[in-house]
This record gives sequence, structure tokens and C-alpha cells, in this order.
Amino acid sequence: MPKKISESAVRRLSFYHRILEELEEFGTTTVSSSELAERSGTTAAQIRKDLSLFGSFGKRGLGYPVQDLIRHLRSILGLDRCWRVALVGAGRIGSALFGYAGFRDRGFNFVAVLDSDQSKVGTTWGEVTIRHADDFERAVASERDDMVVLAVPASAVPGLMKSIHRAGVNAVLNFAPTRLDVPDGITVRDVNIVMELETLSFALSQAESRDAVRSDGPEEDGGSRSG
Amino acid sequence: MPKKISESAVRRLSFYHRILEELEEFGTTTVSSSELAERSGTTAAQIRKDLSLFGSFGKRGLGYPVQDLIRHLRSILGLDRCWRVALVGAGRIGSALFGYAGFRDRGFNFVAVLDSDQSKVGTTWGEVTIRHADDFERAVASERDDMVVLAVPASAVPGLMKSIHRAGVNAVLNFAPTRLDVPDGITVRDVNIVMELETLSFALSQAESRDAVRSDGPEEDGGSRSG
DNA sequence: GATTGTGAATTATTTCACAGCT
DNA sequence: AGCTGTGAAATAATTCACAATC
Repeated sequence: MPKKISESAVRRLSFYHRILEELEEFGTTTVSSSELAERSGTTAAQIRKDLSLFGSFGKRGLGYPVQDLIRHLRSILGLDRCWRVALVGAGRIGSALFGYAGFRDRGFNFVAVLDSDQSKVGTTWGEVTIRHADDFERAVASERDDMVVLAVPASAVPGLMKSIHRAGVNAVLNFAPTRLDVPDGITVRDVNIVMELETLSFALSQAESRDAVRSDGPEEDGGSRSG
Repeated sequence: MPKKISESAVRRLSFYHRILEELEEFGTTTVSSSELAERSGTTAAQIRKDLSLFGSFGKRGLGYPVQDLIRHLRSILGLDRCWRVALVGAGRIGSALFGYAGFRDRGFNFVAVLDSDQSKVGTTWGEVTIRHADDFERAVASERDDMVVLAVPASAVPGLMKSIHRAGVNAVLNFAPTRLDVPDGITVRDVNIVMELETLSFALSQAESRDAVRSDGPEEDGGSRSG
């Protein structure tokens, strides 16, 4: 009965949730799928399909009650609790992540910071004292962490992945530009900013060569639609 | 003739490129689609399909010549040139991005940094002096920037998007948790870390409820495959 | 003998369209 | 009258499987 939910569907749910929070703050009590679609850049049908994977939250003829739907989405996404997150890597990226209040607000708490740089170990960030990366398994075990954020060089990742597995953590957010091969049962999400820039680079290059064709290519026909 | 390339295909190409660089460094001269598949966590057929969108780069019976394929991918992805990138937002995230050498190495150069915080304006990061965000259009116009990275609060995004459009920049990497509605011809890539964490949260919650069902649900049958 | 390049088959995702509620 | 929930249809992405080639 627990049908398989696509990753893209989950991302959209997360996005709907955010928009609904904005609507709630604005005082909106009810929203239709088409209204929500407009605000989230998708289609009304897509939204109804996505939500229907988990239940019937709307009222025909009316739309969706904002507060209720938020509650449901929180529960679906697991945002009705706090998650304990261990951050490995206290460099630039790690520090930026740690300092971003948006995570705590949404229930993601950095309860541990680890680094392999001895000179950082022992210093404190807010309430958290940086521990040595070698302590990882011990730290995670004693704190019962739910997730790990990897903000370390790619070379450090395979070793850490083993520790993560042994420590029994099942969720990893990886900022290192490397594909980890993932033991069964662990979910990994990669954030690869270079890759994002490269897709932009690709898009610009494509556009450029399209333009080139347009201006000096074969002129069999007058125009080309820009659908 | 320029068929439409899916975003996921482009991401994979970017990833193949990275792996090929590692192979080259290691001295490998030739690689088969299955070897590359294993290293990139996809299938051999997928790789051949992806590459065949752009040409025939392999030799039957042999595989792909690593250096040649790298060259081709660089050209396809637009990595055979330098891109001029303007960074808007000199906060934590902006600073982490600016300091990351991996971008410059791959041809993405931050040639401008802008912020709306008057106290930051005039300070310098490396070679770059931070300018006021109001100068954005002027700066971009005079520097002929190719891309913009937005590391600003969501509220600042719509206004900046208008400036980006007027300034004629066609590629945006957006770190603000908001969907911008995008004028035609501009490519936007969103990096939304909260969303990534929420998909992890979802995965953990799902696993949890699956486990619950397994241990106290209806026991009609002995086992359930974990395929 | 090995491996590519690619149509065909399969699977996944999105969109359509409409019956069924409110 | 308006909008949801959902099968059916359409579209997109992936995988298969094999002839062509080195």
C-alpha cells in the first residue's frame, strides 16, 4: 500500500508547504489547486495528483483549507518533529550552513560539529563544541543523530560513509562533488554547486549556438518560433 | 536539429566529465560505458544514450578515449571558456561561495560582488571590491557578466530578477528559497538546501512508518522483500 | 571478442478530462 | 457553479537488445 513516491513529487510537496506557510501568514484560509499552481510554477492537476498520493485534503467546490493542509504536509514530510543533525566539516561551507537560521526554524538542529583540523577542535560555535572527526561514531551514537551533513573534501567522503553506516545514520546531505556508493537503507542527497553552474554554462552555450544558426544558418524559411 | 536535452541528461554529462577528469589524472586512456557507469552510479545504456545525443565519441570494441571525450564534454557543456559571474549577497553563503576555489578552477570567475549592506560596500574580497546592490545593472553592463549568483534573502529576489532581465543576463543560480517567475530566455537553477533536508526528513519518516507496519501490521504473510 | 550507437520496448511522470462532491 | 480526486491518455525518460564496427 505504501506506493512509491518519486523524488520530484516530494520536492514539490516541500515547495507547496513553503508557499502555504506564506499564505497562512498572509491570512489566507483556503486555496485552490490552480491558485497554488500559479504560485509554485506547476499545474493544478500536478498539485492534485501529488496531494492525492497521501489522501483527500481538499473540499470540492472550495479548495484546500490552508492550515489543515500545512498540518498534513508537515506530517507527511516529517516536519512535525525535530531532527538531530551532525555537521562534518567546519570550513567555509560548514560554517555558512551552521549559521543559517532557516534550518533550526524548520526543525533541523545542528547538535554536533566535527572537523579533522586539530586547530578547530575544541572551539565552540554557539552552544556546540567542535569535536575531532575521528570521534564521529562515538558522537553520533551518544547523541542519536538522525542526519549527517557532509561539508568536507571529496577525498574524506568514502571513509565517513563507512562510519555513517556503522553508526546507523540513514540520511546524508552531501556537499562534496563525489558520488558515494550508498549502502541499502541510507538516503543521500547531493548538493553539487559546480554541477549547477555547469548546467547554466550548457544552457548559455546552447542558446549561443542557436543564435548563431539563426543569424548565419540556412535560410530556407523566414522565421523560427520561440515557443 | 538541436533536439531538446533534458536537464537530468545535462547533469549526468557534467558528472561524467568530472569522473573522466579523475580517470585522466590517473592515467587511464580509454574507458568503456560500463566502466563509466559503475563509477557514476548509472547504467551503460544511459551513458551511451546521453553521449549519442551529441555525437559518436567512442570506438566499437574499445570504448571511449578519455582525453577526447573530456574535450568533447567541455565543449558541449561550455567549459572551454571562462564565465564572468556576478555574486549578489555578501553574507555567509555568498562568502563561502566566493572563497571556494573549485569554481575558478572550472572557469567560473566571480568578477563582481554586490550587497545592499552599506557597511560592506567598499570592502574588498581578494581582487574584488564590494559594490552596492543598486549598482547592479551598471556593474553587469560594464563587465559584461554572463551569470548571476543570488545569495540574498527571498524578499530581495523579485527586484533583482527585474534588473537581471534588463541587464541582459541569461543565467541565474538562486540560493533564495523562492520560485522566481522567469522571463523567457533566462535559465534559472535553484539550490534550496532546506528542501533537500526536507526530502531527507520525508525519507526517514517513510522508513520509520514502514518499519512500524512491518513489526505490528497485519501479518498475512511471512516476509516482505526489500528490493 | 568486445563495445558502441540506436531503434524498439518498457517504465515513469505529467497532463487531460470528467464524474462526483460541496 | 466550482473545484477536487482520479482513471485514462499523452509525453518523457530509461532500459533492452542487437546490428554495426573496431
